[in-house]
Amino acid sequence: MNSLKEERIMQKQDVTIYDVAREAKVSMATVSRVVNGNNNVRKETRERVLKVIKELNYQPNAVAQGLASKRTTTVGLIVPDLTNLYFAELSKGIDDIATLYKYNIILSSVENKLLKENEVIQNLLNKQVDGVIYMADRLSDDAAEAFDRTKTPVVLAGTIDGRDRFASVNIDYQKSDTEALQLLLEKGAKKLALVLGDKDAAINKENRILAYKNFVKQHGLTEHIFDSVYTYEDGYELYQKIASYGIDGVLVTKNLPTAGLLNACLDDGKKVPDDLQLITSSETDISQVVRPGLTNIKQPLYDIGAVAMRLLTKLMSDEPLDEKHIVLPYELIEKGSTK
Amino acid sequence: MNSLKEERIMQKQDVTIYDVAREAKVSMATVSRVVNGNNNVRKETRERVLKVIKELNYQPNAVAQGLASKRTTTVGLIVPDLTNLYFAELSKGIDDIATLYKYNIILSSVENKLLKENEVIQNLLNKQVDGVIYMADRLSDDAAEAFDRTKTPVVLAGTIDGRDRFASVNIDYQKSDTEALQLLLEKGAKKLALVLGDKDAAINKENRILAYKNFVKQHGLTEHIFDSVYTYEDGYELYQKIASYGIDGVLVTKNLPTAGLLNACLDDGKKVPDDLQLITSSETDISQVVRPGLTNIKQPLYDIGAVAMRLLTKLMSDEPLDEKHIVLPYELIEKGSTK
DNA sequence: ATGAAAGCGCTAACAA
DNA sequence: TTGTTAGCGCTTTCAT
Repeated sequence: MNSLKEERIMQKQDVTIYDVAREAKVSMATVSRVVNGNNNVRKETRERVLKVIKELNYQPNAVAQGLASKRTTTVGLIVPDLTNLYFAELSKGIDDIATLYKYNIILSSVENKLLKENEVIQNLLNKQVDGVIYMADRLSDDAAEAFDRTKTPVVLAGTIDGRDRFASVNIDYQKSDTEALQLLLEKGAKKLALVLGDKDAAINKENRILAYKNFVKQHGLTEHIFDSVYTYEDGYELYQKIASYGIDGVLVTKNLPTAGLLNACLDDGKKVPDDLQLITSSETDISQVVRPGLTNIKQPLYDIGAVAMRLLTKLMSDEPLDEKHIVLPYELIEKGSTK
Repeated sequence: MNSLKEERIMQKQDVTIYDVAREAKVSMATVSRVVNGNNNVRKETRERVLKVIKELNYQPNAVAQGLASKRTTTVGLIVPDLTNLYFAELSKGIDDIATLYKYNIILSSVENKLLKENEVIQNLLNKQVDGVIYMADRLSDDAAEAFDRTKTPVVLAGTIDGRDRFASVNIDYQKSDTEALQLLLEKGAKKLALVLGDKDAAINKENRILAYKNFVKQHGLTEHIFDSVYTYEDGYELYQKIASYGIDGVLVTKNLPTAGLLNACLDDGKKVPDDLQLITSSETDISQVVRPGLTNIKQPLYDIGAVAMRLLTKLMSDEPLDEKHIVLPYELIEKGSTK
């Protein structure tokens, strides 16, 4: 006896396009035209239909529209972790532009999740998203193939793909990292380390690590790369190692571990930047609130997201792309964590 | 000549339930039963269908399912700002439980937006979401009425509704704030201030401000309430006022302004907690990385989100609710910003 | 246990 | 400019 349920479901949609058509004495097609802003409607007809729509408070059923038109005006967002401000900032840019172009966003987190990334993506595809913004570390071949098979446009935001499969928006990580390392050197650091999360993430493997290796080789320095450093605690604990190696200049790819390193150093009675200089690869609230502030590679995170979404709207309407890979400018912001 | 587009659209769905039915030599109805785990299918039939599904790599079209069944297995998330870690943490809890119950999340930010909240909600309703989690400050009457009319279940997470219209998950803000103020007093603070964002947000108006006013009255203190303090800079600038009033104990509802206040105080050559004691109303990365760390009301943000989503799943399947308003426990965590 | 058939609410040829 | 009519891919009675 689930009459309550029945009733709730039944009433979900009271007034349909058919009701409007009847009241306005036109066909469903005409109502549809009015709703979709099609110009092939006489002015008076349009106004009459509009009037009825308002009177009946008609709201189109987006699911039915989606089924009939094969366009759902939704895009999937694949993000590792929303509580990471890096992704939150990107998402904000994405969201704003999506809203501007009347797209809805279906959120899909892929980290420590019950579902594997492939399942998440398949689910998104089943929901018939018109496109996908991908922000995770590395796109599996399976996933790439699924996007391809379903002809679903994809744009990578703040992340790269090993191959040249999808459009992307990024900064030039090699250049920015080299510049950061250069700054450390100029500021007197003698032993430079690179601290990152997943060493196999495309962005690290093919940019940051390369840039670092080239740099140290070029300057006759020793390599110190520490990976799998994700959290504040990871950074805090890493300090011991850093200190024992006598490292005095570090480029850290994530904000939270940088803060951990910083605080561990201070707790050790040492000084930043006197004893240890730190640069972090993005600017978020974290890099701003700690003391001293973190010298950072200021990435235009919001813009990366916004541009990526704009790119996706073009792909979704089959507009030609000026460039497939967009590289946005960054700034090196000097704060108290470097001399 | 949009043959490219045509092709992309045409191929979006290659294999349908009809193809499976034909290949498995059963009716669409049977395939549907198998897909939906309906038990009224003979074991051999089920296996045959499953085999064909796998062979053809059939993926159900969720949009068509949604139209036919009137259930989209999507829920709307209404959140002020994802770059605020408070909401990001809540969202994470929501997302995990949503995933567990096979729901997708449509994200809707409502702040500094092109769309008004009502439009956002209407849009969500048009997309036929099965339910909504609301995290913004205050639900308009229009919005409440729209939810009601469409019989869309709503759960408030980390926020309250002036009236008793919707289910909710929160902590006891009056109790927690009183306890925080009490702590400040015990630690020797003489002049207590309350710093918050939107003074008209239900949660402030009906809980925090009340608790504060009662507390100061009870202790014969003077009221110092500062509102519209949202950002780090807002907090930083507020310090001058705080200092000029000789205030030495502050409860701040947001993390970022608390950090601003803290740093402004330090920059002023004063000491925290010696000259100024601070407590913030939630624990996020921000409260952890600053030095001294922020004494805070540790809210179980992840759990609030998770429980809210669980509650919503019950509402969506018309299960009875044990309690409409769930109050989760908090902890008062003492760190360096209080003595 | 299975199938036939009628929708779900809308869009988009195609005709007129 | 407008209407007719097939679908879109699936669920869900209702029979059998």
